[in-house]
Amino acid sequence: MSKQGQRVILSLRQMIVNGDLAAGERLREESLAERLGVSRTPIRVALKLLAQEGLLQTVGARGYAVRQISTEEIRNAVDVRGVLEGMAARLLAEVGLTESVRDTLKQCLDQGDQLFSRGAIDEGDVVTFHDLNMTFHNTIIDNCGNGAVKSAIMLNDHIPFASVHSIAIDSSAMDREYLRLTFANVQHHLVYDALINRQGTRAESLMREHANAALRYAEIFGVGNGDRGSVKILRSDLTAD
Amino acid sequence: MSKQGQRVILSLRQMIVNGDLAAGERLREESLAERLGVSRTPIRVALKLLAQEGLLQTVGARGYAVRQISTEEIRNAVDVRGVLEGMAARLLAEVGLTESVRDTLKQCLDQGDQLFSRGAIDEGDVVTFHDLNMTFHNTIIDNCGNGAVKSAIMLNDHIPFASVHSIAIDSSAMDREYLRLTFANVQHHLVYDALINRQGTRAESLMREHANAALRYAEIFGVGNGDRGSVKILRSDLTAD
DNA sequence: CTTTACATTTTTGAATCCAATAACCTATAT
DNA sequence: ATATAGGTTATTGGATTCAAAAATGTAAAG
Repeated sequence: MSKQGQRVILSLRQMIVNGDLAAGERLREESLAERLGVSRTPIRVALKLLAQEGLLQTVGARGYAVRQISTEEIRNAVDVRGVLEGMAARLLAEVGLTESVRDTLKQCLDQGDQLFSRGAIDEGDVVTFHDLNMTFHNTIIDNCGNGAVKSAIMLNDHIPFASVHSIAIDSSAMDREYLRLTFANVQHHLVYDALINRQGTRAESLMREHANAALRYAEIFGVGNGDRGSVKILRSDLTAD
Repeated sequence: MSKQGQRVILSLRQMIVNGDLAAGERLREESLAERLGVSRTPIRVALKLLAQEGLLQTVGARGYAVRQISTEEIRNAVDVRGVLEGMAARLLAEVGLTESVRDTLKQCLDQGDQLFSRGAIDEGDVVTFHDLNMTFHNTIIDNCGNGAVKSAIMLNDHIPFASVHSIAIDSSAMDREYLRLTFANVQHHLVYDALINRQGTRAESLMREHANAALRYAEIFGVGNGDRGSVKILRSDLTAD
């Protein structure tokens, strides 16, 4: 896969993710080729790969549109991620933490604690916690010793909003966001405790539940109901290499 | 995707699965195009898709070889499948069985019982049980109400031998095969019992353990150590549409 | 008004050619 | 013997063209 080929895939992914290509929108090789300033050939390759990746759906006998994903599909994918991340935590508890893994996780916890230590948060804090959250999750997944789990999580993460990479920030409900995120931070503590104590089943259950922190907890804590202007979706997935 | 395009992908998959294209073998567009009697274009598409599917690995800066898969990778994938199939069983127990799902599962059980009722089995019986096993598993997965689970299982199944679709038959150890398969059939009964009694956690645990029936149980029961001529690998996956 | 048939347009798929790049080989210098 | 440089070959990637197939539009019939 050449540089240009990869750039085309990345660009199309980005356009899908940031809404330049809207859900349900019909994609035509020729217009995309014009838009990206290349011939149809790399577009055709990219469309097939993105379709296989799950970002596109076929239209009629041939051709693609940006895949429309229902709320139910997102929830289903979040559940699958919970189960897989739970498995990763269990495996890590079983094999035990190296010094360096332990340090990384501990650092996430400490920085999370510090973030919440003043009793309130702003948008920047949400983003910071989001990064810590990603590091915490990825450290567990990357060190659990089972590459098939990581693959399965990555493939499942192609459902937008199901992954740990997405956050929504509702600036009109920061007090409730504070509550939600401090709870999630405590969950991290509990997972860590289970890990260092080699409690695989406990780690699995905790981590499985923790997958609900983004969507379900947002609902439960009444986050994300602010007007359009106060809700920001940040996406850092799918556009990475 | 045209008929020819799909045929090319299927053919290449088949050749990978049945060993015509050996693990580690370098694949060249031109020679494959000649071999399949098409131009390079559909081969190029197919290679990229099969690579994304996990069947091929990249070689150097470009080009592909048939992916070499270690025993550990297979084991890891079996574990992931166990966790995902366990999840499917739990979900099905939670939503409950329709009449028709119940009938299908019961039928598998009855036919399994009948198969083992004479106290010994032959190769044909192994194949028959294999089909029943597949139907049992697929019925649970297809009716668990979470499409993301099914997707994750299908994607994980691209690791050869990790899926429920593969069986090995060691004709030199049919008494031990009998033992292994009757045990697996009892496991089916227990899963069914958990399902109809809405016992989600039980169903999940049973189904998770059951994923080990093919590989680990074969080891434990000393199956598959016969000489080359007495071990047949049957594959019904990856060549289906 | 609906359905069917036919013609036209649009879009994708395949083939072919050319370009780019990586891999390999050989010769030379250290 | 090893490393480097240069040349050649092999292979993939992109562009273009032509073909095939699907989608769309229009007219006619019921």
